[in-house]
Amino acid sequence: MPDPDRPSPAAARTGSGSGRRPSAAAGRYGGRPTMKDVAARAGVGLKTVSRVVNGEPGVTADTESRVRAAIEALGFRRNDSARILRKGRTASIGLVLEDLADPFYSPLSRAVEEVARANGSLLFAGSSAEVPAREQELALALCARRVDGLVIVPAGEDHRYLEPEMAAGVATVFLDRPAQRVEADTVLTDNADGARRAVAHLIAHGHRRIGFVGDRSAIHTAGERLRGYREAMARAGLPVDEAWVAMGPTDPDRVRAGLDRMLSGPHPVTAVFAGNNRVTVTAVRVLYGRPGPVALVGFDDFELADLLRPGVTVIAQDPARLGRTAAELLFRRLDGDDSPPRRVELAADLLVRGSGEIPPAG
Amino acid sequence: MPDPDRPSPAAARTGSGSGRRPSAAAGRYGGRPTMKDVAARAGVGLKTVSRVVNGEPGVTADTESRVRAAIEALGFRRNDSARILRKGRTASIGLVLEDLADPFYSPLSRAVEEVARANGSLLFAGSSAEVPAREQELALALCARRVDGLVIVPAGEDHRYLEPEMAAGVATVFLDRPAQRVEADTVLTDNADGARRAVAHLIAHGHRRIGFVGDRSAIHTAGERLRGYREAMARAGLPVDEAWVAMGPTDPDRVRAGLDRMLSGPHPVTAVFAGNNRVTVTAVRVLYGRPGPVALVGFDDFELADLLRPGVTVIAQDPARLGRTAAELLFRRLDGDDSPPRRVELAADLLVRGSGEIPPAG
DNA sequence: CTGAAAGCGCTTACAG
DNA sequence: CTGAAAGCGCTTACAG
Repeated sequence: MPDPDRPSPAAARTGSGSGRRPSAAAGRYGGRPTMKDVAARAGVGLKTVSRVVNGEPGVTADTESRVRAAIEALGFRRNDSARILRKGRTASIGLVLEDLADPFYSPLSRAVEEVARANGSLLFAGSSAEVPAREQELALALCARRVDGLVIVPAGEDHRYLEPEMAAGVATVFLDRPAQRVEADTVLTDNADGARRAVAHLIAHGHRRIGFVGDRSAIHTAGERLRGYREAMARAGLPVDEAWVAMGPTDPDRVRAGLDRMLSGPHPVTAVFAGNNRVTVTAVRVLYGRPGPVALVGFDDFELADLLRPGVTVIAQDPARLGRTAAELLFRRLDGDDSPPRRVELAADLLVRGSGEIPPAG
Repeated sequence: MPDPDRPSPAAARTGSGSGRRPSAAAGRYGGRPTMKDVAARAGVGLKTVSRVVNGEPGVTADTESRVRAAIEALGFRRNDSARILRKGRTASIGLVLEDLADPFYSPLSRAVEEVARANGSLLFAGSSAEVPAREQELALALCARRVDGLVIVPAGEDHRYLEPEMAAGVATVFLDRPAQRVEADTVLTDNADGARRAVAHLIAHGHRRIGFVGDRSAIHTAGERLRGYREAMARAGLPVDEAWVAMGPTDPDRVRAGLDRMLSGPHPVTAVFAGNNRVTVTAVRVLYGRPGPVALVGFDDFELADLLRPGVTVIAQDPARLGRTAAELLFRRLDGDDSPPRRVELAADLLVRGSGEIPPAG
């Protein structure tokens, strides 16, 4: 949790400006000059300084130039934190996601940032590391800072903790995964549909034994993609051997073990559907090193997927579009849109590149 | 610039809590309860509420439970913005970099975030898009919010605008590229050394005509890598034909044009040194599609570089380590370290994978 | 153990 | 056109 208690390194500096009480002001914000200091130096009232700083009308050219000179001489910069306290709007939003470094989430972050910028807001960003307690801690810390809104890729499965915040006016949009146990705006990809199409594509290329390596089942997107996998198999009248399904963490060792399992045994799969970008990368490492060709379709696109041999066929989400859509919805709420919570589902695109068109071995 | 002037969607809500003047409080922060409301409800003084909220000693169990009940009933959450105004430390830092979505910068962001978190700080993140005016606007907006510190990957070439902020106590660490026209802590990779080793590696493999495709010369890292390239060539007694050097924006078309130029003409290069991750990716697309093999070493590692055929030999920086180092230095400053500005240079690693060991054609 | 007063640096509402 | 007073929601310094 944020802890503003530690002393500032600038605490030793002496206060600057005229008419200040050093005992109270010394070191605070590095002893920065305030509007009061500017007013004293320019020989005007506080409100006049405020008018000049904020470009409000009703100040004579002469007065204004005296104030500007004082601002310049003192190196004054308005303290927006104080301004915010009085105005009630912080002009900042928070973004909580799984991992800022993940190639799926980083374009999404950038998109949210761009929309925030276009709307005059600053962005707090933080990673939950897929730990529900961390998501909650971050989201609530952001609310305590009174962000105007929150874009959140949930890690947890119960978001009732946000209800008081939302009721108090914090605009909240859930992204990539839906809110749970709370009504809220949600923007996500149609994961089940994407998965169905991925698996149907493999079936169309002759596969009957298809494996699925997904993220932990508790993660909504993982569950949805698993559902899509099962539905596509069922629609084609194909049975699913549970040895072909490997849900769990996306670290390479776990993924590798899951693949080994479904590729050995009496009924090895001839094709693999990889449930997200992390899984696909490991699957490429495993499958491309094997003698017998195994077909592969991945969920999520990734850089250079087209340059591998064969190129990797994927169901591509558009992370930037997801981020943009969520942030735009957020600012529409901040602009007064109080219609019922919306759920926006974006379609994913099948990108055919080679790995998904490999025919079954034998 | 942030604009907190727009009305809040919650502005229509009526104020809650007892003893508040609706005309002033209605809608502010969504009409959230304040310590004053909690105090009134619990029948205690403001300071007692503050003590309970902050876990300060000297409150009887009975008083405390009355206060806690009021907090619970009202859904009170301390307004950290107000707290910060009084305490002088915001427990937030700012990160300004080129592009949050860039695979080089996103692990760096995550690393800065982790260190901030470990030090109880929240992180503001923003992209300069390599536009100096935007870097300055962002950095100053962050200073106006009174962030405790700033980690900045500069886009501009003159950082004197930050001098008053630094003097006022904003701890500032420049990352990836040095500060210009101002003394400040800097953490970066030894770019010239990395470039020298990349080019020496190609020379050791028999190349004499080596091209360099770099970012815009105005960017410090690009200039340093160009210098390393020239030094390695000079040390080996090799001439540099200026047609082999292509500096400029890293969009694919420009990179492609630069490559075409150095690969055609009377003295085509037999090897290419790509100046950063964006350039390398395009270089791979161009070179791997050509009939005659051309050797390639890239600056910056990237995912799946080892899975391409041949694998891409690179000079790998460690973006997470860069970010961590910078953020740790920042917090050391905030903890009172006032030694002279430091310059930390991290070495880059040569990762041999195949593309850099292709012998010269012919 | 408890609380009233003053203040953080601004803006608001109002009066001249 | 200009400014003194009050207040945003907290914490500090001090007094009981």
